[in-house]
Amino acid sequence: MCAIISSVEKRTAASIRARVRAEMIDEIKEAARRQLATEGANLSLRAIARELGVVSSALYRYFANRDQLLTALIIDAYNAIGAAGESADAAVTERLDLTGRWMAVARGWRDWALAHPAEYALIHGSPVPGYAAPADTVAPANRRVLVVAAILRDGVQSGVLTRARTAPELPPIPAPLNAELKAVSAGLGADADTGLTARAMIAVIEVFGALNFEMFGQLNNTIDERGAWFDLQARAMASFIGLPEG
Amino acid sequence: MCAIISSVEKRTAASIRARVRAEMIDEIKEAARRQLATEGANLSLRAIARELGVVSSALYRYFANRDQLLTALIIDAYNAIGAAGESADAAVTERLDLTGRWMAVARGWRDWALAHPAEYALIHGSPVPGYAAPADTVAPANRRVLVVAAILRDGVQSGVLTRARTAPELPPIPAPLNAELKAVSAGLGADADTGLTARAMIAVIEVFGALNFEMFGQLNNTIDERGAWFDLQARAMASFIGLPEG
DNA sequence: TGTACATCAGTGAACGCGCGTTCACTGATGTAC
DNA sequence: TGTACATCAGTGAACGCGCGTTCACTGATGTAC
Repeated sequence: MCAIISSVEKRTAASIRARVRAEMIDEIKEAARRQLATEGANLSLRAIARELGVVSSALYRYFANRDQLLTALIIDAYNAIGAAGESADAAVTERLDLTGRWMAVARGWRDWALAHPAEYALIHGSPVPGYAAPADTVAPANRRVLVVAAILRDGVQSGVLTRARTAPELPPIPAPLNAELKAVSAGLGADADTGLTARAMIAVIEVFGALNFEMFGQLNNTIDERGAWFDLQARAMASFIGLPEG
Repeated sequence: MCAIISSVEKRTAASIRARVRAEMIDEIKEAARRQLATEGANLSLRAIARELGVVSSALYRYFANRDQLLTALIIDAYNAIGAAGESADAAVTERLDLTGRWMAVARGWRDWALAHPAEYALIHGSPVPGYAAPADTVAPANRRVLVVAAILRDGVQSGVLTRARTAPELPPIPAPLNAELKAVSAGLGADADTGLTARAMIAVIEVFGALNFEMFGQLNNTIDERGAWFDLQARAMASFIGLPEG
């Protein structure tokens, strides 16, 4: 905190070293991501080292072990798909066009998934055996959902999304579940009643279910019009949530 | 067809051999399933053989290679979850209680998934790298969806599920997608218009999305009331489809 | 019923390969005075 | 500016282990006559 930098030379030397180090970390992760695509989540450190033209033990300068590299990839993937949703949302100029924003987010997620299938599988597919996700993955994972919470909040606070408008009634919600939904809404800052929260969560789950079906091959020989099918689903979910049309 | 059996002795001898063989195949698959749970889809034939107290090359009497064993497990899993849905449906005596049947099917799937998490992951998780599912998996995979198609058919043909009743309007469906949905409905014998077909598919996708979230750990630290949450989702989807209340 | 032959399950050795991780080390680069 | 020391990246050998698949084989069981 104090004595951050004592001279320009020191700062330059130190930061060069840091930059080179960061670049090496990126190269390792990129090689690992390339491997994910062909080999799945069973990363081989030796193969990564080989690809980088380096001896396998050299990687231990950058990651304590295989699991730590895997964790880094998972965090990156959550952040990347989260950022894809966020920037798609941000590109919608009419901020009160809630359906438009929701559609943008959903398509942003899908575009990212199509562009990065292996990383998508890493975070939405089967858990890696013997790997327990550490706590650092929680915040990045939440980014996917925070964008949706922001849409709800903007809708509620502007009055565009009124209780009356949120037409489709849900079945009665038992008290303990209701309390949990309330906590979710509060935690995300959605400012939504539990019915709206539940409907939005269902919509998000449907959209990721749709992506799983598409990415994991369950649509093969059934639906080829994948973009149209995805749009139809996302749009149906917008009205299921109760978002007003744009 | 002709000369099936020429004497009682022959039949007994041959069928004993066949039965012993079938039992061995079952034991191999069971050991493999146990391994799935701890190691994921990266089956080790040597470990399976070890567990059975047999030399690893002995397994090649029963499966041509590792992929063929994996295929057998996948087919079994599809059949098992399909059967779980079918028998849950069959247990509902009031056949025109469409919502009751839908809920039974959804819960039947979930119960099976909770009891067989590794097999669930095998069919709904990330594709196994380097493994291409052969055509024999298609029919078993369809069993999951055929039950739902039967519910729709029973509803439409009995008049319980009328077009007017299927309230929630979907966004307009582009023609090419509409044609594909028609083909899906026809292929499954659902006897449903494309709107109903699309809503039912969306509901199924939501339910499997919900199962993926639950099975793959995305509900951790968020929702503990998992049974209630699943029921709420499935019930919401029943009314999304337009099924009349029981 | 008895004999000759065919089928089949399982063995054990081998081929050729992979892996994560540790450890003592070299040599370059950066830091402090 | 120059020297002594510390930091750090990367090496190369080793440990101890794993794997799928092939192949020639033994021996038991079943079949045909």
